[in-house]
Amino acid sequence: MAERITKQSEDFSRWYNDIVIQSELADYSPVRGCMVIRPNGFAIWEKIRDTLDRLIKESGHQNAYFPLFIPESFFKKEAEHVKGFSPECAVVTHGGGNKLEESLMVRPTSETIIYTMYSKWIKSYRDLPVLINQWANIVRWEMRTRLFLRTTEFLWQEGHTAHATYEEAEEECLKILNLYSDFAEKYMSIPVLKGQKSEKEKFAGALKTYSIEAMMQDKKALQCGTSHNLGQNFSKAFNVRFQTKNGNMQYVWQTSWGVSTRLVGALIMAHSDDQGLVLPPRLAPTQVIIIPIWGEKKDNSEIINIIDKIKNDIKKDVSVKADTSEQNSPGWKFNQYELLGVPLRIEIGPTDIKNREVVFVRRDNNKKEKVSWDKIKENVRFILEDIQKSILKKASEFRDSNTFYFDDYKKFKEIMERDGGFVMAHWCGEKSCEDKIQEETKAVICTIPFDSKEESGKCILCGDNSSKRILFARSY
RNA sequence: CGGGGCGUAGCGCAGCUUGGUCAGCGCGCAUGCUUCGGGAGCAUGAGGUCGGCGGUUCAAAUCCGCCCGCCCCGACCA
Repeated sequence: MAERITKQSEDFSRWYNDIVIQSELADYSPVRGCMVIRPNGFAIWEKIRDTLDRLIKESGHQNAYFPLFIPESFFKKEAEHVKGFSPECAVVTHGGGNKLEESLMVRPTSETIIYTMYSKWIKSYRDLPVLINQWANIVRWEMRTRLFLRTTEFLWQEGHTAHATYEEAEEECLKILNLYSDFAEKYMSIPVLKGQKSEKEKFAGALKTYSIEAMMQDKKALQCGTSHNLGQNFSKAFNVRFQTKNGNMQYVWQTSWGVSTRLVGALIMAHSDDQGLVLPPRLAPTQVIIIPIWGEKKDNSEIINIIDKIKNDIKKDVSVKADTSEQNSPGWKFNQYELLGVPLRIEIGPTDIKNREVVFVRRDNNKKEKVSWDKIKENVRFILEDIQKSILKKASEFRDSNTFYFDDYKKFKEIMERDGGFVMAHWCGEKSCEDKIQEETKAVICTIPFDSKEESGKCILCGDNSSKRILFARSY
């Protein structure tokens, strides 16, 4: 617990791992590639999950639950899908001591099992739209894993909808993308770029994949959520049909979309520093920590009474805890709660009691401020909101100052090798250029951003015509 | 699956070259007292089949062989 965190500037990866381990968000498990999410980490995930769950329900969706196991044959029904996912599936071949007639895949995503059910449930245009979400664990046998960012098993939310028309499906898809992006900015304080994936990067089996992309403090991109317009690819493969008003049989138009425990990793890499976690107040399990400084008196009851009063006064508005344990020094506690990312610390000691005030210390900028007892409540609320906004602002400024508009491939290569960052450049749309750029710079097309202006330009590699700039970056 | 590194107390490590007071250190943990405005001090104490199996030897953490596991870099991959 008292170990030092590797400096972010020294080694970003190690810094990240140190934060996760030392703040007890997660631990390596005995199973390769799988992690244990510890109470501190799970509490953050619960805040993310509960908030998103509310937003998803408010936008008209219902939760349901489908099985963990999926018959192997289901996967083979959609050609692109099976090609994309087979290599990373865990397969159950035995059960109850016997070899199974048909192997079961542990779900790497649930399109195939859910749409098998949809084909049973959907008969008429009156059954549409179907708007279902599930919270689940899934397994992808990744070669290389990293805590929260890519683990063999992870937790996520996957929405699966079916609609009568292409337009409705497209609208749903974008609605969810906006929901994700609002969540990222308003709750996670992370600015994101919305856009569409290139053919190469899109989801296996989708017509189009949209995503939100964020910049981490090492200037690499992290995909924070995806929303797929599946078209009729799956409905044709799984025979999900409905009868229209005028009696025709038609395949439904579908979408699927998800975010995962990776968001916890995003939160860490976007805001945290060499002292530990920096959490946006809206997602911090504990928003305020009160720390007493005992002083010379033997009797601590006065100070404890005052702390209780403060706690009771603000606990309706914020989640507050006091650390009145006597075994650790104030200094130790300061460091401990900074490590855990508690946004606001309130210190109270003998001097403060004399003056009828307390000391506020912000986690995001370490600024100290004296606050009189009668002003605590309003100031807490104000400061937490201010922290929420300031870290978004800080992350936005960081991203903007590391986003470059290049027309010269040499500069592109240079920046990737030297500092990294987001490069907005023209691209002809050809996969061959995309591949070559990736090979030479390790940068991929993260997204073709919606808000990229129409402008005529030349592909940064081959010089062919292009109508807008797109986002290249090294990516997780 | 290729290249490199590592397995000794809960964690981090020293010891191995040259076999024999080498079962050790730091942190953490437990108990007690004194402390407390930025990671407290002292005292006492608990804790290890030295990754596993086999071999060499009077004697193996140390030398040899095989096996197992983990980490990093690549290949792979949302």
